[in-house]
Amino acid sequence: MGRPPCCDKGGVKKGPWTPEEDILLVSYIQEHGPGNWRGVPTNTGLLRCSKSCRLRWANYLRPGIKRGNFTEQEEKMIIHLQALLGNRWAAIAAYLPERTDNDIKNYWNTHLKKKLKKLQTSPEGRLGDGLSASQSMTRGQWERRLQTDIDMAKRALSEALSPEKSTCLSESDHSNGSSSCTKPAQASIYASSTENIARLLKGWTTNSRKPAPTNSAMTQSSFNMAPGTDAASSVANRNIIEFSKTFDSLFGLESLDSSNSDISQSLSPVLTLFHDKTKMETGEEMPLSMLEKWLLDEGVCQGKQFFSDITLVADANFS
DNA sequence: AACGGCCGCAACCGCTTTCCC
DNA sequence: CGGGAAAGCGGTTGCGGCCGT
Repeated sequence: MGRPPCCDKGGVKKGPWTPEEDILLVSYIQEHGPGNWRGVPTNTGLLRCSKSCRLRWANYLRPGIKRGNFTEQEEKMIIHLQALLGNRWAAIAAYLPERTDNDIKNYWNTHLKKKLKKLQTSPEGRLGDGLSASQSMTRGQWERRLQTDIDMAKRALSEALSPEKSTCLSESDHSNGSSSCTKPAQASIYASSTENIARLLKGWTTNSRKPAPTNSAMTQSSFNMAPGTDAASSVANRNIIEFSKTFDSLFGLESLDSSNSDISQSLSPVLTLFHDKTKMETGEEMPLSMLEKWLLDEGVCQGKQFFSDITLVADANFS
């Protein structure tokens, strides 16, 4: 069974994209916005299947994509998120808005896997992060620390999400679609990237009619533009930062933050979690709701399920 | 300089999920 | 509600560039 591949039709070009094809695709999306991929080949005259067009856009042409070397912080985030989520590259990419899932997947397969293996085998190895550090303690110690951290994280999250302190993060805002929360300017939706081939078209980012629907929707810097606009959001952001510190401590990310005075630089995965909460307000999916679920859900609030999950993945990764 | 092996990345393939009629 | 089509996603492949011999 199964339907035939969309690219089975004759006359469909495969292989690397040419700059001309890129321009055609970008021009079309500039005018119509991403989506309706089925119509892209016919409307542009591109001899590519719709899938190929979507991938080319998502992985290469989409504005806001950061290319080139991964930073140490990004590396650590990927390692932690991979331990948490497994090979759910799209979910991981949601926490690194400037990176594509394909990029992260490639980087994991080509660099991080080897790096981790190397660190495991070397005597002084073991990453200086929470998971490996926790491996050096007994399981009982690790369990107690985790339980404490989970409690702290839950408290901080509750505060961060409490409606009287933060209307921005309130779930109740989803329905009306018009949050009172200050959102980043539309123009900042696309992170700038001089290397992006989308620059083939000048002024593209400002003329763009529709925001990209995927994980480029918000950047860390654009998220950070919001605080200070009113007292409530300011309190909320403090709570978020406090929670993120607890969360980062939980997953051993403190080393990433302590050395950096710039808050925007110290955004942790959990802050991106709040990006995603904001995303929900705009009707977009919230990846990793599981994190909130285990923090908020009484059924798992003892942390047992999560503990079992994380120890499993930690065992898998470090044994 | 030529060759072969290795590496990294872009793109493809096929399965799953979501959407729409 | 069910089925078909589109979109999303993760695994895999193929090709080009780099490096060592």
